[in-house]
Amino acid sequence: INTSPAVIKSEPEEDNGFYPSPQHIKTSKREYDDEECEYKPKKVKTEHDKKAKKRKHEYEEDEDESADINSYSDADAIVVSSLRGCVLLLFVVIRWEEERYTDGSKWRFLEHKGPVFAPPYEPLPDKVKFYYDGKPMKLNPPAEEVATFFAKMLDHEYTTKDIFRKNFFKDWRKEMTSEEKSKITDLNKCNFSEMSEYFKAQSEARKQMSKEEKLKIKEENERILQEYGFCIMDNHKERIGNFRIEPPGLFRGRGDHPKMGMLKRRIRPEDIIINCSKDSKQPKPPPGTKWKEVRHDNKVTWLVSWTENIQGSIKYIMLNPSSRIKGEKDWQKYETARRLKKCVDRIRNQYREDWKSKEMRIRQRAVALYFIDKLALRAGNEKEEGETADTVGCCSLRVEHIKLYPKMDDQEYVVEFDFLGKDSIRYYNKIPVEKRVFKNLQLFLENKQPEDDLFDRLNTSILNKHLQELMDGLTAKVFRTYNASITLQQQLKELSCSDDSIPAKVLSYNRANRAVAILCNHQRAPPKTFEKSMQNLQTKIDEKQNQLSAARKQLKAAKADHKASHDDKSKKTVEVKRKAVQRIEEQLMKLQVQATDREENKQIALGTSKLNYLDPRISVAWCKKWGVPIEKIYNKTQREKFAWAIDMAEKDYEF
DNA sequence: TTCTGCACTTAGTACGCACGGG
DNA sequence: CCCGTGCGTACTAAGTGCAGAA
Repeated sequence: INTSPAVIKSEPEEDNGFYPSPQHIKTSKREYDDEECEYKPKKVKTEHDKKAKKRKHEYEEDEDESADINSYSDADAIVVSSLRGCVLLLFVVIRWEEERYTDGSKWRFLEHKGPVFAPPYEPLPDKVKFYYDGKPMKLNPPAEEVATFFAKMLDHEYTTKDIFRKNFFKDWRKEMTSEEKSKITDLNKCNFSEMSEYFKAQSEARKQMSKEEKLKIKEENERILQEYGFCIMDNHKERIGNFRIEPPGLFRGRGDHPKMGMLKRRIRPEDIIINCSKDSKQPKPPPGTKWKEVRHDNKVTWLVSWTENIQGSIKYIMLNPSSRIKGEKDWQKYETARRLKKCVDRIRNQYREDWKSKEMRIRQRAVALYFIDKLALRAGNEKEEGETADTVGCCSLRVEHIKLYPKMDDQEYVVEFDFLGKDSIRYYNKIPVEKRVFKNLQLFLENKQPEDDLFDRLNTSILNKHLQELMDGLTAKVFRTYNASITLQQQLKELSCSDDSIPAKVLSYNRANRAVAILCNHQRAPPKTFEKSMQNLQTKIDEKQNQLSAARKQLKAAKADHKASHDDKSKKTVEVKRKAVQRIEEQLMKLQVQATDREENKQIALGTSKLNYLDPRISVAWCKKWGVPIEKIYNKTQREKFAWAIDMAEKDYEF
């Protein structure tokens, strides 16, 4: 039901003026600068184009002569063990893929060993008892297993929550025999504490294991990794992301989830769909079992899938981020964001114009897009009520999520946002908006209840359809990628200083990274030990400071001594003391930098933006430009994921 | 057109282990 | 060498977006 009128009858605004926000003035200026610095990527492109052309040519010849699909594979049968070393090949392959797989297929050959299943349930020893209403009771294994899931979570807050308990109890009862069912009717009369103690003792014992035992387990894990953790996809041996099937347990949703506590059932081979190529060696199901299905669908990238019982959604086993297929997609994502950079001014002018439209749907679309652009909000798909926690994104914002303040302190037209976003993370922000946006928001709010949609004539599908018309491949999430990456680049430019030491440069990088994380609202729970470790660090700093003043005193004394005696020995002492002071100063500075960095990071998670939003070529170029080793910015896993960028980007790369 | 299913990206958290300082 | 702790990694939930069915 649309609460808003479709057409806006009278223009309530007196001004037709154009008020670009400071942010946008800055952006357009920056864009202009950026356009001029494009020569390097172009050069890179030409290089690739040449090879690609050559490759294409060769391929066409193959096709013409024999149409033998194997001829390509033979010519390029190079198993890439290190992606990094073979980037030129990678490019060729990528260019080739683009031209080759116009039909949307993702691979030609795929072979793997299937998933690793969760270990079977081991019943509790008889001495570990469950009590109902004070009396010991032996449960049959299925009911006992589900009981252990609850027992293992006893220390967690959510086992006290009503919904969790209700959902758990309902699902638990399904596993009971009719006898157990009739006896166990009240969760409050259940005593799991002996079971809980048993598991605590078990995990304690695991910690206390000898070195040899631990090594043995490690080796076994490594063996499983080697056997099941890799697959062959089109001549590459690739690492699989998640080759273990999720074990059964109690569902833990995030936030206020209506399904928390439900039983996540055990996945059996009969639930599993295998995807691989026809000509590959198919994975074998465990003895005495069958797969649900084996299919050969090369239009998708997953190797294994099953349907999960909580939401009824499909889960997949896919490749690691270091794989060709993921890296290529990632690269593509940033290229789309870079194309947005080229036309973002036009799009911004467009939505500003649309704020004045006669049609309500267009105004709503334009204001929503403004939020997505300016505040990096997510699109906000509709969700099924009662199936998930009540969270929203831009298009699904409700009246209750914003407050309008015509005046606040010394600012005008302030909008206050307060809502739960993805993962039930709170988004809270107060921002001044342009008058026209403000007036539009007032209009959208007219005659609505708090629980009504703010944008009642808009959804993500309408918005994305519009975006698609503005630029090929443009969707709402591209704005997040674009704004994140451009912010990093601009912040790095602003913060970096050639005189800085490497740690200071890394701090600048982290600060730039942090600006993005704040923009994208990437939060984390403050580490449990945060206060304490902060105190420890402060103590260290204090100690260092004392050390420094002591060292300075000694230096002064040595200088005085030297002035008096003018001998070689005293001169040496002065030098030694000077060096000592210098060393301590450096150490102190390092500590202080560390403290600042950590304090500023208390509730901000940098990882998500680094991994998903920041064009890695910006970081690589920055490292090259300022002589910072890439290892200071990316750990090993990240370097593997971004191998394509590490080899591609030169120091003057511009996003 | 709207709805639903599917595939894939993005997200925070728990946990274990390597590493650095005392 | 031991201990605490902070980082890396595994895990899996929760988003986005598109295509095809209804």
